[in-house]
Amino acid sequence: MTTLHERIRGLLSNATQAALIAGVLPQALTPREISLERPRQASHGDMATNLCFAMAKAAGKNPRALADAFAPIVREVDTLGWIQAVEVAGPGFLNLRLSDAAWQASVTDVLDAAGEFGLGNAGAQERVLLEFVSANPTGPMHVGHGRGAVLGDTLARVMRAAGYDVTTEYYINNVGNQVGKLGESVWCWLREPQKRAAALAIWQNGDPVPFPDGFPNGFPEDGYRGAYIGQCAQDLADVGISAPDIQWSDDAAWLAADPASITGRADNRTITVRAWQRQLDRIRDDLGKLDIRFDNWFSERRLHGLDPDTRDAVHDVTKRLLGADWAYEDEGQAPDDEDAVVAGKAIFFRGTSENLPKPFRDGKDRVIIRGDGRPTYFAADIAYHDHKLARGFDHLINVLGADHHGYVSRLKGVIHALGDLRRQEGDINAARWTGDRLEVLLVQMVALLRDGKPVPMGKRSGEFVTLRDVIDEVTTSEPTSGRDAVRFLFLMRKADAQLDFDLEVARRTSMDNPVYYVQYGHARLCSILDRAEKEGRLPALAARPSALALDDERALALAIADYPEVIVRAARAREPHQVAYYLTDLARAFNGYYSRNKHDARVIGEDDATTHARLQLVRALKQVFGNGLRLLGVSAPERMTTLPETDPEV
RNA sequence: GCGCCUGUAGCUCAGCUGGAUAGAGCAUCGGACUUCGAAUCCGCAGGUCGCAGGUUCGAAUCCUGCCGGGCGCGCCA
Repeated sequence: MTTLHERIRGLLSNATQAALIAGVLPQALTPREISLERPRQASHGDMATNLCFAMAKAAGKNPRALADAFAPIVREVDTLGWIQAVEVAGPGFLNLRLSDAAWQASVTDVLDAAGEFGLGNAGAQERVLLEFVSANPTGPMHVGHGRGAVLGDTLARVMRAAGYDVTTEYYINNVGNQVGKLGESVWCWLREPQKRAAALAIWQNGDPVPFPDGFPNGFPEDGYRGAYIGQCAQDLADVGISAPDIQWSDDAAWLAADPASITGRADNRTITVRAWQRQLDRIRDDLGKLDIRFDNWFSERRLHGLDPDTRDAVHDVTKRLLGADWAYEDEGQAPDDEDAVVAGKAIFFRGTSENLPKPFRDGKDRVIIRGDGRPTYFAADIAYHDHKLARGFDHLINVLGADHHGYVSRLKGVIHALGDLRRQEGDINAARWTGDRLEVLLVQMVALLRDGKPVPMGKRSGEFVTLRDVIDEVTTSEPTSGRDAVRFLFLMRKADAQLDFDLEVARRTSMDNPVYYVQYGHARLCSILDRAEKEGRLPALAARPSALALDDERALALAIADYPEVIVRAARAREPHQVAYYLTDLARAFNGYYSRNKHDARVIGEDDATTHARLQLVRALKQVFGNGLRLLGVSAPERMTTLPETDPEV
């Protein structure tokens, strides 16, 4: 695939070589090094480059003088006649006006490449591990998880399109206190079938069950109280699992249980495993509704040696850190809880070490192994990220909720320390363990609104709005509409800005709902093509659109040529929202073109040459919308069904 | 207190990583359907880019200091 931008960059690169020989420039530039912009103002041409600014210092001339000398050379090397005019403007810009043949070629570029239009290799197949969601399997996904999920999944798609070798991964947090609490909560409900039945009946009506009266005896104060826990217990009971043990033992989450065994006597451990597995299944379902699938599901249990054929990497790496003096044993500060017995000395990671580069330094040394010997979440994360790099990835990206940002420098520090550790151990690959291999994208919160008013989301009350609820609520007559709206609207903000998600707007079928607007554009293009086909007016797929002449058409042809550039930019910046914005802009441009010309210059008209050229443009636009929407995981309908208008006055 | 994010039109936000006269959508107002989708389009109006310095040909963008908003700083995850 060759793109318009590549051709122009190539041309300018040739010109810099010619200029070098002519003594005008001190050096030549490769196409990659040439920045090419699309000026907003039409008077500034179709494309502009500021390369004379960049070269001015080395040339010892001012940019304007350089541009004056360079412009004629550009004209000279343009033997194929792509450029109609080269103009020196402002303090040294080079404004290019493209010839008709040049901008028209972008239409054929799209039709030639079809579904592959926009794919490139800017990422040079760099191996990237992209970890996202990784929500604890202790409950349903909420809206915030959904945003991270959509961002991560779309980023993977965009980066792949830009030529990165991306592997997506979900880290299953299936070890530790939270999972233990889940197991214990489910275990309690399993033990009291009558109370469970009663509670489920109340929950069915949407009412909360009072705590502790409506709950089983001995239900932990800090247990999970949502209705889904009771339902989870019921589901386990339905497949014949009971809770025979009289006592709950807190070690249930820490000890091995074979997740594969389906039958047999259920003890605390297998109940815990079953419980998180079931929650994980629901998470998988929710993600499926958004068309999100992972390459890997990485179990934390394997890092502790709890899964079959795994060893305890957590304690292993801890030992090595101790040996290299990156960790130390200490009393540290006792837990706040006065009843707690400090069993022994805890092990701390030297996150504050002077040997760490400042950006990777923590404010405090953190515990990795508790006084009682149990590892913290942080310890597992150390082993996990060591494992990630050991698998050979060049680059790691983690998508995290913004409330985890305190974690970032700590984790980078760990990777740096692991690099140092490996150097000490004589590992020839040690150089790959550096803090800057890890990149963390922080996703800000989602505020749910309904018609402009905030939807209350009290996590404490146990009645927070789940992702599933939101998808269901914004689903209209089209089965994919919920997914489409959620995905697109989550991408309408960059990750580090808070996002307002209005349930009412998401259902709306007008311009203030961007997903509808873009899909409408696509459907409209389809209907034009349908019409043309019925009338037998469709040109050959390879037909040259040489009869395109309107300014609107030039603008549209140039706009579709931007698509591959947008993908590269979005991938490099890790900002999928740029693609969403591009598509809404393109939809606006097309709808404007259509409406402005519906009387005087309709697509399907008298003249065959013009009709054919416009149909080629329509085809190309449809292709770009299709490719772009697929990249975002949003459907591109051929027609839009009408949503019955709900009458507010009734 | 320390650290991260953020501050752009009345509202919600873009702004191509330093480029030319800062742009969209809502909302207000005024226009446009006999045709391939009016679920659309066109126009008017709206700005000290939080404030003050600095860096340079050039700053909404980079550096410093204030001010306002959000979030983190656990032997939780």
